[in-house]
Amino acid sequence: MGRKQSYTESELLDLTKRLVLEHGYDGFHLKLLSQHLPGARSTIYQYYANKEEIVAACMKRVITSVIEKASAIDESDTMQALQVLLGIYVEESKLHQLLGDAHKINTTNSAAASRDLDVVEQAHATLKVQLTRLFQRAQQDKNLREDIPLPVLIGGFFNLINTPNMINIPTPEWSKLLFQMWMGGAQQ
Amino acid sequence: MGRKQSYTESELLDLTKRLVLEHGYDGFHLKLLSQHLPGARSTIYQYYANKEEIVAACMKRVITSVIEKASAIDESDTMQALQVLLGIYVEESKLHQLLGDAHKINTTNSAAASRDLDVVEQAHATLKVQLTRLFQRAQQDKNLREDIPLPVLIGGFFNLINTPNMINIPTPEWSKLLFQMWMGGAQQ
DNA sequence: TATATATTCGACACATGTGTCAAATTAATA
DNA sequence: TATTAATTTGACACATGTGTCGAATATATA
Repeated sequence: MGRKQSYTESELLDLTKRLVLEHGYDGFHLKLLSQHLPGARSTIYQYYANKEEIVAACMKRVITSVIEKASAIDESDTMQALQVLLGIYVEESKLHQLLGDAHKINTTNSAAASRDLDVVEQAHATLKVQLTRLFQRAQQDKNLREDIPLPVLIGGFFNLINTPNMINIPTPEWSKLLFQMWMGGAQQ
Repeated sequence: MGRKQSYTESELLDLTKRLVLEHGYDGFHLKLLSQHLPGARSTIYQYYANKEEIVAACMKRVITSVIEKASAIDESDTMQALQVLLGIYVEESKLHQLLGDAHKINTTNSAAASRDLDVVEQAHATLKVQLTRLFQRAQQDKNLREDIPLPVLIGGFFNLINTPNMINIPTPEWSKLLFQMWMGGAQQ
């Protein structure tokens, strides 16, 4: 019994992601959120206590889905695994930008937000461990040039995800192109 | 005669740049700005009429300085010119992020902001022309691989500027490393 | 149809940011 | 030192966002 909810928590978090990416953490607020949802602003407080909790929950949700995909990768072929991993990152290319605002969230007034951000940090570390493991293997297998420091190669790899897809090809082929460029270089 | 100004327009714009990068365009406001300046918030209105004009003037100032450096490049050696250009972009690596907020500025209430943003757009186009010219030459000179579309190579080059300098080496050497990686690739 | 209850709604008190203006302050010069 | 003018200041009216709460609404079930 009782009344039907006019939107789900999932819809709320999806919308939050879009709006935080569009306006930045500081530019995001609950009135803005409510203007893109059916119903009154005060209804949002049925789902979360404040902006901090909403954004923290949103970040946790996004990074958790990436962790799930990344941990399912077959790592038996190192370079193949790196290419697949890049594909996952490119698919969620806004992840980095979104998480960049995590430090702005004031957690002093919300235990829930604090807990969610701990999960985010944990997940971030897990992804870093995987990336480091793959790169160390690639180096041991003599797959990487040695005249450029490993952190630079890793930074360059990771930064690929931000490359705007100007020629607008589907994500899988796009990530393959980026990987090729990163591996072989631009020079003929 | 009269009283001395307590800060210069330059100081105001430098601070604006820092704060817009830190908080995003939406998170930036005049009270925040005044809290990082000596004196009262209302003093700011002696310099500019509102937030829109301040940020537009700030963007114009930054991109103008980049244009000056970029137009002084000796383009006789194409690949050398590209490396120097990358150095300039890396030096002002926040430029891209800063200008990304340009479309958010509401120019309907300020002719001054509108004029400044026109200059920004013009400068942006000028930089793009130079980059395209250099890349077309590099391609004609058979300096670039042909199995990857030119826009992808350009996008990859331009995206290098966002690579975080984790090993914290001085900018000139850093940009050289990035250029090497972009040219030769990560693979041995 | 009547009842129980989950959900929504809108108004209220509060907090923060904006733009203006007359009065106060400061510094050069007569 | 007195005058003049550029600059600063703080208060005011207004605008926008926040979190809460009692009343109103909708829906499953008896």
